[in-house]
Amino acid sequence: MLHEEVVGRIRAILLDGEIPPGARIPERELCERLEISRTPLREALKVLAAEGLVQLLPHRGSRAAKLTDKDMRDLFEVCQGLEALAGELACERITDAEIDAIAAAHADMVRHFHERDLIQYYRGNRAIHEAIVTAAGNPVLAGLYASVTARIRRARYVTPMTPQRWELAVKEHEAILNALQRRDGVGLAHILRAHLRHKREEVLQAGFAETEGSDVTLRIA
Amino acid sequence: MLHEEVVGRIRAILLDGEIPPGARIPERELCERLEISRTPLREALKVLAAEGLVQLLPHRGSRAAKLTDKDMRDLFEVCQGLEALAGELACERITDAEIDAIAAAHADMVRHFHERDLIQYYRGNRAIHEAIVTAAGNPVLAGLYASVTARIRRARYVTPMTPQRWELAVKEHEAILNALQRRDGVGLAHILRAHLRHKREEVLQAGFAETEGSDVTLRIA
DNA sequence: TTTTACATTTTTGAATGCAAAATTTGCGAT
DNA sequence: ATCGCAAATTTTGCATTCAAAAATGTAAAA
Repeated sequence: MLHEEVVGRIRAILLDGEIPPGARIPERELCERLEISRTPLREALKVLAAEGLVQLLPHRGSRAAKLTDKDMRDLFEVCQGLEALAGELACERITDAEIDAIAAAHADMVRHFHERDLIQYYRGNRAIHEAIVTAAGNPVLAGLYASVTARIRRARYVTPMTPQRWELAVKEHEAILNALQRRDGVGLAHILRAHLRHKREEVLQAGFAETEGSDVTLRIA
Repeated sequence: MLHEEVVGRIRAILLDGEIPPGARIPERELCERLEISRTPLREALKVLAAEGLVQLLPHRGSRAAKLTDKDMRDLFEVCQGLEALAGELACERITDAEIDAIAAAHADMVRHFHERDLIQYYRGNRAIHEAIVTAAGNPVLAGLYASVTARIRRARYVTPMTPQRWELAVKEHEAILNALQRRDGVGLAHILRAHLRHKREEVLQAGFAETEGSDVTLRIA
């Protein structure tokens, strides 16, 4: 198994929540499961720590990273900036074919909205945002976007949505598609920012904070 | 020596250009120099590869990453977005004391400009940009900014500058300070974007491309 | 003389082993 | 019964070792 594959599989385990935020990562068990020894596993954990998905505590092993409200806010803030940038760049570079593909994905998503199929809606939603980032034609940007969205994914695509919120989100997506078709970069950037700001409010209001009580024990001498 | 320290030291070696872009990274030598064994060294190299400073070629070792013109453009593009975002956030959150500190750093930098001390000028320049990012109060943003600037640092602070360019850069920095003092986030974002766009043009015109001919040999059967 | 096949050497990637550190366990004192 | 402390166990981090892959060198054939 290749190094990148090891990283990918552990990342998937973390994103699926199979190892919940804050939980210790059992080296021995993961080794057996992935059928590798500790050396490549530990290399992968260090990489994931650099990405922010894993927390390394010297001499105390590694844990799945836990996000505070502040972390979540910061991540959304950056995500807004990245998507806004991607939107602007995409408007300069996107091809007609790419726009058509996004329009199709949008139609699909709206259908899932009407069917009230949240899972499929989220899937389509994500595909659209990723397509915009891809259309920006900037692999560096795409990489950072992937790393930031990976960290907030659970929150972004798991939060329950009220019917009003959902409707607003769909309206915003109409505007997103419209701006893309008009290749209105500045407009698209604004809409994307607002869209993500609303999403962030949802997530934070839902109280997504992953800090369920510090497990640090204070010892007073 | 702690893991993070190993990563830091190798990063420094790469940023100093001690191992030039494209050059092979001699594992054995680095081990002796850092007085560590191959295991922690290789862990660090994997982390640096995830950061984009090192290229891992399966079964062929690691090389210091080489940047193409396209890479450089992409990095600057993202850097513009990150700094613009940082500028906007900084205007919302910066304290008077922080503004005063930046004003002082600015005055220093202008002095170095009049003294035609490019090294010190660059040092002050960098301190200002970093102070703005810090003032944004978003560690996630600061982390991404650090990673992106690390990759372009050699270009950004090594490119020779014409007197006109230099003068323009100083003027832009006046505007940056001014916008900060007025806490004009949108204005600051615009100035920072233009400032970096100019810097990018400089760097690309200087032909910084780090690709001195592919060393791939094509063999036709 | 050039090219190709093969053997040797070097280097990479991963498993194992070992010492240090932390956690857990067990026992005695209050 | 509970708290405190020390021994035992586990876990971590790194060095070493080992097998496989790639690079290098050599010699024979075209």
